[in-house]
Amino acid sequence: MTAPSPSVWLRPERPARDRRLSRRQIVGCAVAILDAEGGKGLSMRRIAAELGVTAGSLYWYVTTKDELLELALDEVLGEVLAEAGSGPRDGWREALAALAAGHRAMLLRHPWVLSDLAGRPNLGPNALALSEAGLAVLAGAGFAGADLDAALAAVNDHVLGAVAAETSWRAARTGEGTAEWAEETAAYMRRVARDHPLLGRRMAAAGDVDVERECERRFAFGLDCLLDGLAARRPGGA
Amino acid sequence: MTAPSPSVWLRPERPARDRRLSRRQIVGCAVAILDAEGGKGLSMRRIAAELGVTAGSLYWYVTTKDELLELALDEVLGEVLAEAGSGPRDGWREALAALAAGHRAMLLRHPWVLSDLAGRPNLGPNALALSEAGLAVLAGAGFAGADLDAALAAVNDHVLGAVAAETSWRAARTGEGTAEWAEETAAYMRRVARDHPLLGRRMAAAGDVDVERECERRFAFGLDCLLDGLAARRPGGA
DNA sequence: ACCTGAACACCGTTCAAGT
DNA sequence: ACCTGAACACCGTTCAAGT
Repeated sequence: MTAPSPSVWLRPERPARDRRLSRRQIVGCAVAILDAEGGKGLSMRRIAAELGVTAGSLYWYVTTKDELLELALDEVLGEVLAEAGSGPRDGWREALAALAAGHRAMLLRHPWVLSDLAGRPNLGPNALALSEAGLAVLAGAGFAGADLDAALAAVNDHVLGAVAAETSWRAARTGEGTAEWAEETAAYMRRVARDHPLLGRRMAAAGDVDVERECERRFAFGLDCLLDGLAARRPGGA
Repeated sequence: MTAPSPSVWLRPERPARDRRLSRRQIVGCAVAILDAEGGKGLSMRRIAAELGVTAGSLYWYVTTKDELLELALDEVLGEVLAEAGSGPRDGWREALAALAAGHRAMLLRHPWVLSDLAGRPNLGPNALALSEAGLAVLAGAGFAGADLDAALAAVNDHVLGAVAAETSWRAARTGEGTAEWAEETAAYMRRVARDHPLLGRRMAAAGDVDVERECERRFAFGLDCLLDGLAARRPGGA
């Protein structure tokens, strides 16, 4: 009759006695597999095998695979504040930019987070701490009320969207090398250039570019635009 | 020896003779299932059953489930330009905002796109047409070269990120009603408020708010910030 | 309390064989 | 050319039974 709790975070880990496993261990293993092989490589059976155990036993520690993903997500979210260092910065712009950069770096290390996170509410302790840090910076800058939420959301949105685009681009680049690829693509690209002149020019230009540097440039460009807009709306003025 | 083509779009549909199915039909069915039940509800066997056919026969039209998702993604991307109307707008800001609003509306209708799209390069005709439209607006506003790319990317990033956050919030709201939920959550929320004062205040305030309206407010807030920043960087000046 | 082993109800994909 | 039917190698999850 009673439905299960909607989130892992509302239900503490069970008390221990003579366990061979732990949530920490299972989550760590899951993150390692996700990093190495992406979401498609992760299965309960695979994790169990890696830990020298049967698949069924994992369900003693975790009620569902989905719940395990929630835990994995919060695990890597913890890296952002850990490495950014919570030391105070010169100004709110710099502090916010540092937070955003750390967030981006984490997402690039763990690209599976992007699809994992989509549509999933996120109440883990590390997610909360990260939000609090962002709110603290923006509150210090003078934002309050609904604008405080919206300002933080805008920055987070940019980070998320930018990394999503970035990983797509990177994915497109790999496997570009093969001869047959070039041949099959050439005709398609000619049609694209004919029907979409602006896009054609931009794609031609994209061929020569260093993806790494260009992604960073775009990230900074969008973030600067956003921060300019925030600065203009800052209650404190100037 | 020869690897399969990296994308559906580089390989045209096979010539027909006496088919009972078509790509259009299959993709349409897939989109309907995804809209109704999300990514977890979609299986090749399910689509086949819906079309009165065996699972294996789908592979005559589509080489892989992943490829089918690529097709589904471009299908719904087509809705954006179709409904936004390509009629010219008063200014570049309004035109860009209209495009972004249409994009957001489509993503809200088909939330599965967010996880589908993550990390997947996207060369479908509708994706290309949508990019061209965005580039045309920004080129008309005076942007060129790498800044043109970065400006469009910034707007798209905001749309993507904002809708991702929005769907998470909506998901968290559903199932909030149950009595046990309230009870279990209360204790956790008290701890959150204690450890994260700013966040605690914002969460308390979020309880009273109309999610629909607040999401639109945040979307507009972030977009306006961005457009302000773009305006300041516009080569044409003023 | 914790784990095994086996089972249930699914998957995506392949491929002979039919028409 | 197009589709069926059956198979292969997987899934997540449950649950009696062991220790």
